[in-house]
Amino acid sequence: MKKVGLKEIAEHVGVSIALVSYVLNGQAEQKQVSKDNAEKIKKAAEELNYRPNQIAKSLKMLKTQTIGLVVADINYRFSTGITRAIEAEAKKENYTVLFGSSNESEDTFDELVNALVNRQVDGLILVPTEKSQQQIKQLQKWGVPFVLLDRYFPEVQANHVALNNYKAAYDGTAHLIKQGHGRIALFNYQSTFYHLQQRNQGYLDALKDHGIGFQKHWLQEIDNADRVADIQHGLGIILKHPQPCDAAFFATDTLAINGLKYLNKLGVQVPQQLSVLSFDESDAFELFYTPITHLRQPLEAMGQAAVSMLIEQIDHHKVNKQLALESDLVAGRSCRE
Amino acid sequence: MKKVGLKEIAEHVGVSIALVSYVLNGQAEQKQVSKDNAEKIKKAAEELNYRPNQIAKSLKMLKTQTIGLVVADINYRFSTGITRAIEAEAKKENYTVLFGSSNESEDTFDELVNALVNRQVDGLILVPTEKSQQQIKQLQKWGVPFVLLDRYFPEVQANHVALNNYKAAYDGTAHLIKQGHGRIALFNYQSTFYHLQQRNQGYLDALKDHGIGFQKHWLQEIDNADRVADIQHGLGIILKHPQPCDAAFFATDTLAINGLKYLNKLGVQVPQQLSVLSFDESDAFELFYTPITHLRQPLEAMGQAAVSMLIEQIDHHKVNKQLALESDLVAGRSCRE
DNA sequence: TTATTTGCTTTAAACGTTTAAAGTGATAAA
DNA sequence: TTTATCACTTTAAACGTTTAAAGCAAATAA
Repeated sequence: MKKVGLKEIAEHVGVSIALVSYVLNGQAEQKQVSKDNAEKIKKAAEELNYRPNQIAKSLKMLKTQTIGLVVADINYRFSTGITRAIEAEAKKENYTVLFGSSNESEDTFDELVNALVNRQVDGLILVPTEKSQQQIKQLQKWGVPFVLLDRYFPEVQANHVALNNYKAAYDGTAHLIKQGHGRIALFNYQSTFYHLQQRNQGYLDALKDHGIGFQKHWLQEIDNADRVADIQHGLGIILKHPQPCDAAFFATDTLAINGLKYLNKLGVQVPQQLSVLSFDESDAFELFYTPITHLRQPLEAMGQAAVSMLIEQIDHHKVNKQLALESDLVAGRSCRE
Repeated sequence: MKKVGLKEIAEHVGVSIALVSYVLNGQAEQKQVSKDNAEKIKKAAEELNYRPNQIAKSLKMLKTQTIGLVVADINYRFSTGITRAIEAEAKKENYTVLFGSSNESEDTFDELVNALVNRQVDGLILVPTEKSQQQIKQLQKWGVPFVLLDRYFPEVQANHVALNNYKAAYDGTAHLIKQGHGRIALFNYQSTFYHLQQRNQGYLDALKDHGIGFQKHWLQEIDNADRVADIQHGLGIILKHPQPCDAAFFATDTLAINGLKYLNKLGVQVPQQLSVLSFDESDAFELFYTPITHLRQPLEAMGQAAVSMLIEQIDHHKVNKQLALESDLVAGRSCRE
């Protein structure tokens, strides 16, 4: 089955390639193609099962109708939710999504971005890894349209859409305080990510604003490489302290899941012995014997916003927008009243 | 920042485009390019920050070094695991993955496949939806290399890699029987999928081979559209029956998660009142108060096998291979001994 | 001296499209 | 009759690469 292109159709009908192109691109009457030929061409295209070669089209048009997406790790619930939202929105706008997962590796991130740029994507949606500032700046120099998603760097002025992390953490902490918790631990990754630091800040400010004196061991910073051990160690500390914490606030779903596994192993009752609040969502939160109260990120909205911001950039070039969305507090029963 | 192509480098160095192409493709000595020019060209490419235009390259080479992947639903644990494995393997082989999620819709599946073919992917890895046989046959007619993953159609002779579903279900059931369960329910989707029917068959044969008389209400067929209600209804039946079931075997993770949520709501103790065994894996299985025993699919191996089978097909064309992999039984504590 | 080889470089066509510009024959207007 | 207009069609260049083939000096052989 040799491939059929415009040429084959043209030969079959007995007209020029140009005419075929016009008709098949819906420019039939604009270019005043005779009804007769238009008809024949369409029929032939159908019969011969013509598939336009998008590669050739892209080359000529200098436009691929493709968006590159790099997520941090395809196994995160966040990534799949956002990917799905982006795919759906992109499709509406007639774009295809080329996709890659950096697995939180800076090198992989760089490779992926390069591969996508070489493939002439029209723009990129990026969940950057740590230390990827250089690559981001490079993109700006090259003039490649992109928008950062979820994570961003305050020192790099770029378009982004993210959660209002400060407010989410502040509100989450305030929620716990209002429920009567006085010793609230925060489990967060030890990282240079601004969005995670904002979560710390929101937590700390909420404590302060409510007159609660923060104690240093309440903030447990987890090394991602050793997370299982670190979380266990951290939970040990906040539980065995002379004045044990009465609530644990997890800054991500992955932290919470690991934490809950260990709490199960210890036989610690949630929320009787410890209230639990987490960022993000997870199937596991619903299946835990006590559904976990969590701060849900609006993945749909984030994905949509990222796509439309990107397309605006692709079409009209200069755009300068930073979007911070609000989280929802989804009440489970994991916080003692 | 206007873009730099071979032309710009050629002008900059003062040689022809061909020479630049040779050098940058590592054919310098094969084509006997002078060391001097080779040097200058490499330097210029570096300085000018040359990015090869893969689109142009693909057009000329009639090869895109791209694999199209269509999964059933990006939110499935299976999909992310397999996607990750495929991406990693493809990268090793110097391929990029173009990715889409059909969301179990036949129309979306067709659209995605068409879009990928139009983009001239070198081959496809497909997790087909129900009723996609026609599209599959079409691909065969077009001579597009592809391999089916996870699901396949016995009436369509095509390359595939999948689990040995019959054996997995048979072994799972036998495991429950050996632990002393005598009334085992199977929850499976009501579907035309052969791989799911194989799970039924394995279950039924295991019962028979162990001298257990199957009772009709043990097999609960769930309509995916109404799954929440159907599962609740099904669990009601097997639990309230005069001779209630002592074990529930879920044919997929999604079924199990829904089932466990409802068991939680009912206050049914696992495994004291009901043992639970499931296909697939899930974070939720570990977090449930009783870790759920499950049949783990070898996602890594499946992804790798699919990629290498596909590449073999792309390179050498005629291949005819069907691969059935074995599952692992991961013991939790959800089956009463 | 002329022919051949060697070492290096350029030319030009091709991949499958798009599209501005030019071409053509018929009919209408001058 | 000449010219203009109309209705349609074709030509040909371009997008950025790859690569077979041809080209060209200088060196070597005859």
